[in-house]
Amino acid sequence: MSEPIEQLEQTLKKNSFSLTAARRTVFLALQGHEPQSMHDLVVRCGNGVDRASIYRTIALFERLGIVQRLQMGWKYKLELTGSFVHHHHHLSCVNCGKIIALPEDDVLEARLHTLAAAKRFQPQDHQLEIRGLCVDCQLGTSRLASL
Amino acid sequence: MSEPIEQLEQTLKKNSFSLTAARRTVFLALQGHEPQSMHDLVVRCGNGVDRASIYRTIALFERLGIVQRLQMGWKYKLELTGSFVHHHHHLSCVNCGKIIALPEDDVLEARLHTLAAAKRFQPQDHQLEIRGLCVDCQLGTSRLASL
DNA sequence: ATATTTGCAAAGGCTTTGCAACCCC
DNA sequence: GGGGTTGCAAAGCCTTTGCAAATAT
Repeated sequence: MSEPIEQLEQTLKKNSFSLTAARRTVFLALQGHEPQSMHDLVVRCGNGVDRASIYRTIALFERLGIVQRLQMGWKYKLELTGSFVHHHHHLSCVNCGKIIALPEDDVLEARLHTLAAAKRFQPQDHQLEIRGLCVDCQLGTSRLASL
Repeated sequence: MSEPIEQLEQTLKKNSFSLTAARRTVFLALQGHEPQSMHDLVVRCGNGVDRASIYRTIALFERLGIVQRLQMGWKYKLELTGSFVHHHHHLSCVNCGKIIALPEDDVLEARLHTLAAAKRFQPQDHQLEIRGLCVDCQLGTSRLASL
């Protein structure tokens, strides 16, 4: 069967890593949640798993293409790849920090595949961030929000 | 005239900020250089400008659309917007960390403009990162590089 | 048995902040 | 003069690392 956890184990085994309790906990903490910060994840995993192990696990998952980090303005968040609807494309206001999600766009996706293929690159995921001013911040000629 | 420095001053003035010695130094340190890390920048500015001021200046410049940060895998680099050829689009290997630049692509650029416009967003710059495995890392069925 | 993985604790790095002194308009 | 800025020093994250104990194959 293709239970997410089994897929995880397969991916790990294929690369000579084992599915340990800590890794399972991290995986479950990621599953079914919106992209979360490292801090959220540490809290969600509870006292059972050490912070260092979570960092190590995320680093490993990321390299195996199980997890991806999304840049949200200055910070980043983590989520499982290929799960639910992705919001990898967003507009980020450099003034107020607002994040606006963009809908999936086939034209865009197709182009990205073409570009990666041209370099013989095997894409796992991607993310696009357009920075600028949101409607609200375009108006004020006033001073920017506090430093 | 439109000397870069004058443009800088205009942009600052327009938002009620002044062109101070520290800001000028940071601006000049950014000018004519490849995207650099915060650390590079601190070094390049020398002892004349405090680290904290550089951070504050970059934060300000970024919000004014003078500077942008490029995500390079896990790290980021800084560069002036609109200067020389941009490498905002790249492939990033999740295993070995290699960064491969993508050439500018008109189809892509046009699409981005369309998407931003749909949200009445005023784009300043953008960046795209496609993560996956580079040719070299696709080969080995072996264990990934050291943790 | 052997190699991998974890927890703990400490070190490291990067970034932010409070505040008094200083500079610009 | 008065608000905007800076330097300094210290505090605050966030992340990484060494190592012995625990665990997986």
